[in-house]
Amino acid sequence: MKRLLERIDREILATGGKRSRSRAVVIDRFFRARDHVTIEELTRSVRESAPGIGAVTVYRTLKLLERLGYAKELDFGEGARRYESNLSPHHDHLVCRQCGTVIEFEDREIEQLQDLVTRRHGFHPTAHRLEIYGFCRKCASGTSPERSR
Amino acid sequence: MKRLLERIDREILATGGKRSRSRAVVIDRFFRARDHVTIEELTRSVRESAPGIGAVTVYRTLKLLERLGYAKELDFGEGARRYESNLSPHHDHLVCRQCGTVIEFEDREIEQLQDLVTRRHGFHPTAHRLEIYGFCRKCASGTSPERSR
DNA sequence: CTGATTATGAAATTCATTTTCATCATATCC
DNA sequence: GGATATGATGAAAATGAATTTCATAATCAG
Repeated sequence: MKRLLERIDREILATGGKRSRSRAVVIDRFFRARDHVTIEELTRSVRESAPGIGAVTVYRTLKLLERLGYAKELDFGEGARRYESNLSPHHDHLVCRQCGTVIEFEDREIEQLQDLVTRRHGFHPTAHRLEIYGFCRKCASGTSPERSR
Repeated sequence: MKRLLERIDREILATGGKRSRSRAVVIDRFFRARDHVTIEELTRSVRESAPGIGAVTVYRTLKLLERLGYAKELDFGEGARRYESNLSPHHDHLVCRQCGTVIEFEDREIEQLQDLVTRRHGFHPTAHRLEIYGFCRKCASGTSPERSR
């Protein structure tokens, strides 16, 4: 973890940036956070250890991490973006419409078929997003719904 | 086409709504439009035949069509939503990052694998979205980029 | 037709995100 | 170590899509 932060700092320096205390806090909190955080959630978390930090800095830092390839923007259609770290390997998402739970999955076969389709259209793919929306086991089984977003 | 509009009008009446001239224009233009229109594009089109119609009405009408199952919201991460009609069968999208071209495709195999994954997680799916981003044949081949959005 | 209710458009509002700008912090050069 | 240039920060303002409000107009039911 410390290693990672140092590496990112070095990359920032190498691209003409400067280090900063606030940003270090944001990055640290981001990598420790549960997956798929919103800016708002992350800002709250950041302020636990550094109350003065503004949401703008969180926005900017996540844009930065995205540019460097450490974060990925997600949009589950909730009105606000979410971010996840790019440290874990590629995966897609199952999103429960009732309780908001997000399950990650990875399927080599689907990926391969996607490549095929893409090539068939002369397309050169750079990224894709696959989200399946529905109801998770708990919510589908008529059990009382959990937390709702 | 006329049939379709009449059918929609009947459904609106049946659910406690009223017919309206403005809405008829919006709906007509929507079904005639190229796929994947933004509200702004559609509003422009609508105003060709009825200059007085406000964007708000276009927003409202598309929400209505979505509720009735005739339209589908899309989000290619451009900042503004797009809508497509639900008349053609289900399909997914290849989106060119350079020129904005959207190619539609349909792949039974991918759909089946998605079902499998979903079931494996005890999930009850209601919808999914698969978008592959990249560069279309023209843009990938280094040819001069086309219109860019 | 009359009354009741929905639809409309303009303007105001909301809300996430971005930009601006004066100030602060960090790196660099001496 | 200090001066200086430049990047980073936070507060407030700006932006922009989408939604809500509200007074007025259109449409439906009896």
